[in-house]
Amino acid sequence: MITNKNCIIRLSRYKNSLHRLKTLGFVKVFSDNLADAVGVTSEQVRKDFSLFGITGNKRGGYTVDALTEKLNTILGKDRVQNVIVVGLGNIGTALTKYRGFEKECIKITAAFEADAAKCSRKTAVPILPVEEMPEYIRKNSIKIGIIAVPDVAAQQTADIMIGAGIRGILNFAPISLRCSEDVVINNVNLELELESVIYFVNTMPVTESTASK
Amino acid sequence: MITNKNCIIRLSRYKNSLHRLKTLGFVKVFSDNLADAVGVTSEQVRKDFSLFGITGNKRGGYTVDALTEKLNTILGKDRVQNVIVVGLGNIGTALTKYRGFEKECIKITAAFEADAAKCSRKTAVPILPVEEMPEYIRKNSIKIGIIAVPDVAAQQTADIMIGAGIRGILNFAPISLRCSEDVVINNVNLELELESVIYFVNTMPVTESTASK
DNA sequence: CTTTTCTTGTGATTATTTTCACATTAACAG
DNA sequence: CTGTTAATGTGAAAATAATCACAAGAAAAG
Repeated sequence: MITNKNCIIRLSRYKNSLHRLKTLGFVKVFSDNLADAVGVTSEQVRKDFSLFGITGNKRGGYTVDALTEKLNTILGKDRVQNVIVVGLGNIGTALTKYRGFEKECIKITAAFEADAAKCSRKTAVPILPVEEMPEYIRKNSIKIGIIAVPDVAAQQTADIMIGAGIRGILNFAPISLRCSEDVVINNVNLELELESVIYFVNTMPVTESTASK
Repeated sequence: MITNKNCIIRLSRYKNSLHRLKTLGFVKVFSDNLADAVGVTSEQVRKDFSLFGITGNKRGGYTVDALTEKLNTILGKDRVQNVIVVGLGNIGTALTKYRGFEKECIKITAAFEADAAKCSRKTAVPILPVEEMPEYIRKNSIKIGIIAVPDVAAQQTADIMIGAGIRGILNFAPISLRCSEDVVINNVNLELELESVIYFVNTMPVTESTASK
């Protein structure tokens, strides 16, 4: 089984690049094209494909449509993936309104919030009281959830989600969640991402091309 | 020079955990404590520290305050880091309002937007016309920028930023930016993060503990 | 003061990921 | 039909990262 997260992320990038190449009129692509678009080497592209049994034609490369379909199948984009969001602070709200998920077959079907004043069943994505979450997850067989609650509430939220049947979590709270091995947790920590940029900027030598003029 | 991004991210996590441990009353910590808090092994913690010349006491562990200070220095948190945001869609707006950066010594000093109707100098973080960005970057010696513009505008935005003196970019646009080696780019792609969760959830075997009851 | 205990720090080892190198083969040219 | 070219696909090698194993030394106990 493939356990390399980077590899999966690269597959997603290939798929996105393919979409762009198609709009540019490409019918066939070479591993070189995808490598350039994603910023890796062409060997890496082919190795990744080989891991998933994706093959092309010697000298002919890959057919854009066929490749797109294969990647979509691998990434589960051949059917809509229903996802819930918990916590409607700045980030939770932005995610709920975000249009970028639609075209990726990701549908946010409901948001949950502890503050009753923010709840409403009339918004495009219904905002429900957090107490209703377990029932909602069970009734709708939701498997994926996004945690955007304050850090003190994150572990408890995760426990409730997992107890109700959630199998994968995208966690925006800046703590590491504890759970059993069979639940996938992917942490997105915006402070950390920025801190890492800051570190490298402060550390990197100033070269000729970046020296202020 | 350390080039391992994961290692830097772990340092940030140690620092965050330390903060929590301190509020719990810890004065000294062992590598075990930090390892538990962050979800890595204690050897990893010590290896990471050793890379940065951080030492503790045999049998005595590390002093919380001294360790915090060392980590803060390494991560550039001993002074405020000024950052700008470009693009005020859902994500850019959320970031501009987000309170989580303050306590990390990260200050968003201005936001830039192409739509003049959204601009205002009276908001907590001024929202300025994007044309003013290069001058602002130069005048204020801004080194770090966040890109939250639509993907078609992202490369151009990056070029302008870098031309004006930006050295590190946190990029939320779902494309890979091209730039010279001496600019740090960190991509955050929410669709990709979710897709990776979806992949692993769809792929992982259902074990006893996750089987629906 | 001596022994025991506990934790650090790191060289050696193992595992993982990426890159290299090239055999293979489809397409095309002559 | 034959030779040349340009791509794939993949074992082997190299690079990178994580884990193991243990010597060393400080603290505590006796």
